[in-house]
Amino acid sequence: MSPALLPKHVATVVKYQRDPIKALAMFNSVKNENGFKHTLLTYKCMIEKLGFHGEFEEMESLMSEIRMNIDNSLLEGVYIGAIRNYGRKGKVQEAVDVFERMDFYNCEPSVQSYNAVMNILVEYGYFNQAHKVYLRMRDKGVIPDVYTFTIRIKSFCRTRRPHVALRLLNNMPSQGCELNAVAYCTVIGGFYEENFQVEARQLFEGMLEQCICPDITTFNKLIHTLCKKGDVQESEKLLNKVLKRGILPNLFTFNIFIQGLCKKGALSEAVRSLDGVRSEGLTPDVVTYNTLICGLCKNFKAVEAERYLHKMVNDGLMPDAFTYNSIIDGYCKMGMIQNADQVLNDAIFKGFVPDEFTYCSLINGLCCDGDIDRAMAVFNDALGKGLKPTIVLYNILVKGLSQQGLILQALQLINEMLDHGCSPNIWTYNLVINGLCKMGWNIDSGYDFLIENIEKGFIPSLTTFGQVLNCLCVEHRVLEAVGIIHLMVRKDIVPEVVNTIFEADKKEVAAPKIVVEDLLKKSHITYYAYEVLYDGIRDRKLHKKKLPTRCSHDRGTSFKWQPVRQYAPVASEEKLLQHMCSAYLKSVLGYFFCFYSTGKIMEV
DNA sequence: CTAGGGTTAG
Repeated sequence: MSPALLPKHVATVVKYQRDPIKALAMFNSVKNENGFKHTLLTYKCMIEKLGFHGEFEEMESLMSEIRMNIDNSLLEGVYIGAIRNYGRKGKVQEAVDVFERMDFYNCEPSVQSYNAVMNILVEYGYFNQAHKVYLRMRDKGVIPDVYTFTIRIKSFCRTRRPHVALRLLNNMPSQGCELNAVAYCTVIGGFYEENFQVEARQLFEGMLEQCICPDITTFNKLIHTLCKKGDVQESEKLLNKVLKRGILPNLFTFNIFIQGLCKKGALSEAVRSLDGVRSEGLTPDVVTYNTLICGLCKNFKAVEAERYLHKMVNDGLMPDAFTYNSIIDGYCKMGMIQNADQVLNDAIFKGFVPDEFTYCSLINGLCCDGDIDRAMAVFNDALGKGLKPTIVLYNILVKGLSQQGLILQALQLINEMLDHGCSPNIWTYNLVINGLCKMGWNIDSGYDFLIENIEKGFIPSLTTFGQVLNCLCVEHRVLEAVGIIHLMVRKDIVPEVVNTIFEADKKEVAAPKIVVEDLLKKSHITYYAYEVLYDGIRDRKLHKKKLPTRCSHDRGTSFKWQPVRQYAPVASEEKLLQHMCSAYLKSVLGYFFCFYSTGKIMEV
């Protein structure tokens, strides 16, 4: 007599089988075993597995099956799992559909289901819809719990309203909901995000005074918001406070700190914390190395990054796509294409398959190098190897072509991308316009536009600054370009770190440099423009010289894009040009709603 | 099971 096959055995096998389709085959085959019947547990494991791996068709058909075999009122957990997995893959509509159908299938959603769907809506920025779900939940008499509150708090923080989030937090006790560290830290993070340091610190203190202390996971999330901005100092202050309460940092904590140190350019410190990890009894992992390597590369230290690549291999860690792509990108951004090639070839030899990121970096590097022919060749080669081109990759090429003055080829490529089902976006248009500026067709109106708006108190986006600066640098109009940098400093359009310099004279010298470096880091300006500007801001003759103004003519026409063409465009091109013109005007309107690295919201 | 943890691209 063979031992009976139990549901828990089937569930275990489903869980540990890596391949979801193989798991499903096994799941189906045991239906024929004598006396075996699937239970809620086995169905749930199988549905979860399929959903986790994005096998949604199979998941849906199994959900139909479970409805026929299991009491429908018991299926909420299954639906929540499906909602979450749809959410993980960005399929928001599908997640909502599952939720909407629940009570049709005799499964009354509880607060957990409402929370699950609200959370996905908030995560993907559908704040109004999330609020509607909340109102419906109240309407149905479902009582919100601490998760509901935290999700709503998050929604307020994401919409840059931390003070509203705080009010909601303070209302929780009166609604019978106890505060916890996650709710607190969500609000605190919201304050930091918007640079309300004082409020954030106060609330953190207040939380500890209530004897509510975050666990390491919650704490890590909080300092991550700080470190992403490069504010390691504040993170350290917070860390010291929780250390006293017996919280121990883990590898995540260190990795977050390394990211922050790189972000603020403290590279030697970042490198040193690698040893710090070990002295805490922890072992650096691939992410630790990748974070460091990526940080070095972003700071134009790809050679050193490559040394760490070898070090991680010596440590017995396997470099992954992330590692290689970071270094390749780093070399390309420095114009060291040969080194990038070398790293790529070594990687391929070790079995690495170049992906979209790799090609983006490489093609971008070649374009910046002026080697548009090889860039196109690599692109076509990648297409031949089955790479699915994306809007990003197209934009890189459009940029490359435009910058070479090959506007017609750029337009041709935009036509091709339309054929490939890729729609041009605002970047695409700006890139072509940028190319036109470079050819001297429209730089003056771009410049006027920028200066005029600043004088009126509107602050254009950093992208716009970058475009105009690039154009001016290419034309060697250094005086105007440097003038813009000084204007940015005067108008406080500067990265946060500038405000940590208290001595005025120090600030005056350092701020322009920081602005230029920040523009480069965020890729708003080219490396060439960076060099021109860097020299320019050190030139005493240019320093403080009054900015030339030339905004006397009618603004109504000053930034209209009117390309001069040597010959009549073919019909399809003309249509495209019209389309692009209207899009550009839309983008001009868009400037009024931009927000900036300084965290200010522009008011119209 | 539902809020909260780390690394790349225009």
